[in-house]
Amino acid sequence: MTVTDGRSSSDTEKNDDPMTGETPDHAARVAELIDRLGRMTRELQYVDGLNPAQWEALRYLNRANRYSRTPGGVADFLGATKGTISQTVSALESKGLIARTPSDRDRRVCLIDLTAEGERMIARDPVRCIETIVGGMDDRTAALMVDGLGRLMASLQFELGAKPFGVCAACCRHLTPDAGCKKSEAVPKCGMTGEPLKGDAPRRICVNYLGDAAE
Amino acid sequence: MTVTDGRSSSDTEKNDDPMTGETPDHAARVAELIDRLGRMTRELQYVDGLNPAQWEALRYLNRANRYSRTPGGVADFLGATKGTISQTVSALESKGLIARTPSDRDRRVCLIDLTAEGERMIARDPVRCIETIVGGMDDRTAALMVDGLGRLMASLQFELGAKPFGVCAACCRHLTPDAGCKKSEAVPKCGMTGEPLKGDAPRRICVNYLGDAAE
DNA sequence: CAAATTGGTTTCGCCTCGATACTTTATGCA
DNA sequence: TGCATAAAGTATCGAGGCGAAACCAATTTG
Repeated sequence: MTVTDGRSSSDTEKNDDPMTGETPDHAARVAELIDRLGRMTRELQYVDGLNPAQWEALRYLNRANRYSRTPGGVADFLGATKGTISQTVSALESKGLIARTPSDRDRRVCLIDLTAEGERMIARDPVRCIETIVGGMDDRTAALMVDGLGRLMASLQFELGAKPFGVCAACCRHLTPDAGCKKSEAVPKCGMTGEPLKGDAPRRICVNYLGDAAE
Repeated sequence: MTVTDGRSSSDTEKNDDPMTGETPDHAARVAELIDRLGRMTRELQYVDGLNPAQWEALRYLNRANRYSRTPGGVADFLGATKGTISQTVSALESKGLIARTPSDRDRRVCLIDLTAEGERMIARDPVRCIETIVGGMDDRTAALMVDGLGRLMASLQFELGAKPFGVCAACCRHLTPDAGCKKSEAVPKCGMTGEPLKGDAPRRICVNYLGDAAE
């Protein structure tokens, strides 16, 4: 297999380019790689009759908790308008991958669930291939990447003024508000809705997520 | 600032989730982060009257060596059709950011150069903000990210059957073919065209790039 | 109870992008 | 040399994604 786009793995050990003696600009290369990987990932997702936006919506719907699986939730998460998402959701529904049911708590909102077909589809998620590639790397590198990319994303969406998302279990200030985060005992409750979170709910993406900063 | 999307930096030190005791799936998180970062990066690039494709083309044209700065080169690099790229290039030209000049070596091809305006534009590249964010991280993390992302990209474009690109100085088998790569003495020559590479040419992106693997 | 807000949908139009056809120049083969 | 084929680029067409704005229904607020 060809090693592409410049440096091979071993090159990262030494800190300067043998050709020029200058130290490589890691930051610039990361930016470039993110950019190109984004493009490739996008391309990767034109498959199985879905487009990237539909895949992303489906992925989100598969990972979000019940109160976050709404068109509005998808719109916030994906940073798109509601109109656009409405179309995306309609497309997914017409393909039989999701089901809309009106909420009886608030008749305006509609809850979305994946159908069995949808589950089957998500199992063939094309970005899964990234997962397997990364899975082949050593754990230390993977962990560092998660760290770096996570911070990058946090900074970016702060910069863009995007609404931060997260899983309740991570560090949500709404979660069991009196005791703070990371209580492993007792059944956790969302401090916003007061609802107990059972099953894997605290590990799902929540639209009401709040970070650990002091507002 | 809110720490978003799950784990904060310090969480990567320990290997299991305090909430569940399970070990986090780095690979899955990297895949998700790449996906979302790609989306945000894309959004980031709707600025200054250009769209993401135009920014990417401009970026490529700014970094490619002379023989690679053609519509076809851009098409290969971006993985788009020539028709599409023709429009992108026309758009960039009509905005005064690039200039097309027909090659006298082969009258079919046209060479592209950035205008002064184009240089000025590239200086305001919106993905530059990724660069500054990464620049604020410790060097070790950044280096590991370059390594991991680079390998990820190599695997991906192999998988997609995309044409690999790279800078001559990195590991091109065309470069000074008898002595192999990484000769720091003498003026390097491209083994394909036989042309001496002067100035920063060996550090520019080349369409004829070949990796270091045995075919 | 009226006014304002919020969740969603519909409609419209712009714009991107791929497919196809076409032009021009190079190259290969007899 | 001459004809066929290939390759680089361009022009045109059409599908589809997406945002903007108008709209509807339900809820909240004063």
